[in-house]
Amino acid sequence: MTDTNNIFTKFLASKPIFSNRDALTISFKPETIPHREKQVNDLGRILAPALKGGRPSNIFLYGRPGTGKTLVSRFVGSELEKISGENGQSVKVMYVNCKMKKIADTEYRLLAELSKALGKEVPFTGLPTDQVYNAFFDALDSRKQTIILIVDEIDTLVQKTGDEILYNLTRINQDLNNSKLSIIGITNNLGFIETLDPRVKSSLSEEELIFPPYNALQLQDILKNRASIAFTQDVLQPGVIEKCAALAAQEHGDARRALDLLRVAGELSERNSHEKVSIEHVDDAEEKIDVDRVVETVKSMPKQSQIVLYSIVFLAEKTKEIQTGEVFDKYQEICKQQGIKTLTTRRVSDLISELDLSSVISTKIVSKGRYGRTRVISLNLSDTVYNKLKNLLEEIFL
DNA sequence: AGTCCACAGGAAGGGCAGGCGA
DNA sequence: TCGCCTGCCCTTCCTGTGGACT
Repeated sequence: MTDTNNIFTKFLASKPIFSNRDALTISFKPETIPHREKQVNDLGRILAPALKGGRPSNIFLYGRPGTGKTLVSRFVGSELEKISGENGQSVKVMYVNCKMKKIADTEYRLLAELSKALGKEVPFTGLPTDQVYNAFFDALDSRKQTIILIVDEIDTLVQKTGDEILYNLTRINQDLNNSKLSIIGITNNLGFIETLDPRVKSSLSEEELIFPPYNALQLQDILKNRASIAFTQDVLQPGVIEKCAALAAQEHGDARRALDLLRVAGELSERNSHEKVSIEHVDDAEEKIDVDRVVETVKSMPKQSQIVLYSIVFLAEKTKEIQTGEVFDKYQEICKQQGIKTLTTRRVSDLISELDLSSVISTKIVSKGRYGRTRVISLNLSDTVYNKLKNLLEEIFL
C-alpha cells in the first residue's frame, strides 16, 4: 500500500468528528442567538415600522469584534424580509462590509456594489462618481419599497473616504419619491461616532444599540449550542468547550474566536485520525489560528510591505525597541540587495501604519525629548509564530 | 522659557492602469 | 482611437508635537 493510500484508508476508517462543520463558521445562520435577546428585540422594534411602509430610524450598532452585531442585524433583517413578504409589503435588506477589499472600501465601489445588488450593473471603474450615484439612486427609487442598508465596519469606509458619503446617504430620503432608505451602521470602534460631522452624527445615530462582550459562561452556552449541531455525539472530551470559552473570553469575549478555536480543534483531531477532540487540540488550535493569520496576511502583502516587515523582524532579533528611522535604514539596505526601488520615508511610514492595522506588529508613538518623536515598534508574537514568520520572509527574500 | 530632534501625518498632485462613451 | 474619469500608489512639501536639553 502506498503512503497516500494508507492515509486515505485510515481517514475513512476513523469515526467522523463533524456532522456539520458549517455550524462553526461565521456564515452559519443559527435559529436562535443566545444572550442577545435584548438586542434582537430592540432592533426588531426599531425596524418594525418598515412593515407598515414607514421608514425606520437609522441605527448605530457598537461593540467589540465577535459580540454578535453582524449576526443579530442579519438575523433580524432576514426575519423582517420574510414577514414583510408574507404581509405583502416590500422590504429589502442589503448588507455590505466595508472591510472587503475591492468591493465596498471606497465611495465608488460601495455605490457600484449597492446598485448591483438592486439589479443595476455598474462597471467597477470608469464612470464619474456622480453618475454612479445617479445609477444607485435610480435603482433605489425604481420600486416602491423600504430598503434597510446594513453597513458593516462603517468606520473603515469613513477612514478611507471621509464622511461625505454618509451625509449623502442620510440625505437621500429627501429626494426619493417611491422608496425609503434606513441605514444600520456597524462598528467596533466605540469612539467612531464622535469623529463624524455633527450633521451626519445626528441623522445616522437616531438610535443606538450597544453589544457588550460575552463572558466565559455565555460563550460556553453559545459553543454548546453550536457544538451539538457541528459534532457527532460524544466526540468532545470534557473541558474542551470550557477551554475555548475561557480563551475567547480573554480576547474581549469574542465569540468568533471561540467558534474558530472549537472548529480548528476539531479539524486537527480529524486530521490526525483521533476519535475525540481534546484540550490539547484546543491548545494546538490556538497556535495554528495565530500562525495561519500571520502567514496569510504576509503572503497577500505587496512586496514593499514585506520588505518593511522583514526589516522589522530582522531588527527585532537585536533590540526590543525598534524605531522608524532604524527600520528605514534596514529597509533601504534590503532594497539595495534585492535590486528593488526604495520608497520615501513618508511612504514607509504609511506602510508601518498599515502593518500596525493588520496587527502583525504593534506601534506606539513615543517622545524621546531631545532625541525626537518616533514610533516604537514591537512584534508581539509568540515564539512559534515569530519563527514561522521569519522563515516565511527568509524564503521570500533569500 | 525656548530650542530642537526625529519623526508623524495632512494636503496636494503626478503618473499609471482600467474602463467608459463618442 | 481619443478624451475623460476613476482608484491606487507614490512623492513632495509642509506643519505639528512631546519632552530632554540648554
